[in-house]
Amino acid sequence: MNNLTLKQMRYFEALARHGHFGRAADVCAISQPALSMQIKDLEGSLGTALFERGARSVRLTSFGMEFARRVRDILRGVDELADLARASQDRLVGRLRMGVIPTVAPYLLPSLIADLSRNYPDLDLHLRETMTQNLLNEIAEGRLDTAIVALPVSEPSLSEVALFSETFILVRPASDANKPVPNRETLRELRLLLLEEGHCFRDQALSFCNLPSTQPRELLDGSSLTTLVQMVSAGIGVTLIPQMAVPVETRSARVSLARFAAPEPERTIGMIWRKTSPFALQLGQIAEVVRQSAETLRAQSL
Amino acid sequence: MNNLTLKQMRYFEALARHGHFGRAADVCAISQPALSMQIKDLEGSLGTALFERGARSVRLTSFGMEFARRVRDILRGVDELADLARASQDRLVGRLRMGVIPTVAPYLLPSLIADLSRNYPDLDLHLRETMTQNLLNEIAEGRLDTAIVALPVSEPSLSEVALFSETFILVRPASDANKPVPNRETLRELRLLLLEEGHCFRDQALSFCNLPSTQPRELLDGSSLTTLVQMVSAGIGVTLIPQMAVPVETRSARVSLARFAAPEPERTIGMIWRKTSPFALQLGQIAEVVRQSAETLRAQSL
DNA sequence: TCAATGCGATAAGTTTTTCTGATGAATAAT
DNA sequence: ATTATTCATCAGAAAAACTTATCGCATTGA
Repeated sequence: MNNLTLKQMRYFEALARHGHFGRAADVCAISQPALSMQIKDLEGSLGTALFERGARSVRLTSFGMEFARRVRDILRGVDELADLARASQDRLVGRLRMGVIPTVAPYLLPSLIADLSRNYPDLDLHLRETMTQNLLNEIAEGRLDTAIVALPVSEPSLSEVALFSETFILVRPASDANKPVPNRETLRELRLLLLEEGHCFRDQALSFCNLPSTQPRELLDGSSLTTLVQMVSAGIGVTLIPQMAVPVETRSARVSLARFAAPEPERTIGMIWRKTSPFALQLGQIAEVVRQSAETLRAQSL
Repeated sequence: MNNLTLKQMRYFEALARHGHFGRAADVCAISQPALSMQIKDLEGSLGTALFERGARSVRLTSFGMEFARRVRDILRGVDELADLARASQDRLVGRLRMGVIPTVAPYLLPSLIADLSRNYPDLDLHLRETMTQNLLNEIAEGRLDTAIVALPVSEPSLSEVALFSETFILVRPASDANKPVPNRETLRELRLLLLEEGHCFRDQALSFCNLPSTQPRELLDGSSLTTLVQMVSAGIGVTLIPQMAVPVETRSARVSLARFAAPEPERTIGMIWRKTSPFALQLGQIAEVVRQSAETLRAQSL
């Protein structure tokens, strides 16, 4: 009766995710009939249907949904077992899947990758750049081991350590160079260009000006800091960028930079991971490497 | 790389539990070489030893310990999957493993079993009578689905519902019938007979007298309420028994009964189960049956 | 000291499970 | 009507897992 197998669960999970036997079979690197049979066996030994086979669609039954939720938990636990074994080998080797938010990645990664491969030559580093919410989901699902995001995250299931803090720098058209630096109130009168919805840096900037992040804005949103700075240099408005982005983003743009009067706006960048991660110890070491990498970067840019 | 199987985990768990290949193989209903091979494969694919094979002993390595902890979680999750499938069949059928504390079981079970089989004819009811602490462990390990114990239990991972409350009745030798009923202070002067260590009813009685449960007592302990009542009828001392036990225990014993003055001592009996149990819904219904069963029992004994 | 015993590993052969490739049946798109 | 797409089925092949028999090693008891 109770011969569920992990193989069946993996196949099931793939099918649930893709809703397509052929596609799922490819992902599992088996033939489509093999997957069909395993799913059938699985449903047979459960005594219930997991999928509703429409003519051109495969959808989970309501029971299948709950089943999928639990299966994912189990598979995550199993994958962590394998990781745990590797981690117990005292040295971190093998795959490390790290996510980084877009307003950090372009500036930190070049030197970070170099530093990590120097310190962990056997590390197979997988990187992914996306916004905080996606990173959190992927960490929870066990599809990432760790991520570099703006703190605080305040997820009780995650460990977080601070890496460094950086101030926000005001970017204005070159012609504004001699105008007085606005404060958080007068900044609101200017045409402030921001990243599009979902970027934490957008919310931080808005919160510095005491503006609600939900309020509809008629202002132009950019999809990257590079775009924003280009827009500023074209005289369209002003923007904020994090300190770390300054060297890269203002290298070729004709803009003027200014720091705010104290208290300057700033954000703290940190690293997070699942508390239950078997890498917990090693991730602490990794964090130290990241911290030094960022430190070196900052020293160079001064 | 990642072809751990549930079979290997089940075998591993059995071996970890028994520390003996032959014994574990028996439990798994396979031959000893089959188990040896699977364990070897498992260790091979993890790249680490799980067991330390001594000359006449098989012990977990420290890594094996952590591994075992996680494997048990996973296996519990998998077993719950199968349960979930059954539970989704809207009606509760199949095995239900229920534990009951010894100071409730003998009085409640006869009618409860009858009522349950009437309401759930397809239910395969497994019962186990032991003390609260054991019940809690076995529930946590997934070896029991539910238990009937004295509340509160206050385990955040468990759901608890109250079933009924019952007062404690004073049992004295027949010759004491006309003496005044003692209160919680004067009760301490008497020779109070109690159940042995570990019974929650013992602690409740002691707490009623404001006595610490750890304090060494020179009094005689009994292993069942029946024994205690027999001792009372022999004139050795006095004791307390829960209301529900009165009809059965005093049927053939020459003792006198008395209720305490208000506030009477009492306990609340309830049912508990893992919040994550796939039966959660059905267990609620079961609890209702138990409640009615106890209600009927009480009505009859008046 | 020397067999006897208990226990886990190994080996060879068999059974069971799982997979592939070919094909069928049903439905939707052209 | 025809073709394309997609999941199910079938037969044979490949892989995995199991069983029985046996080995080697260490401890035990005479």
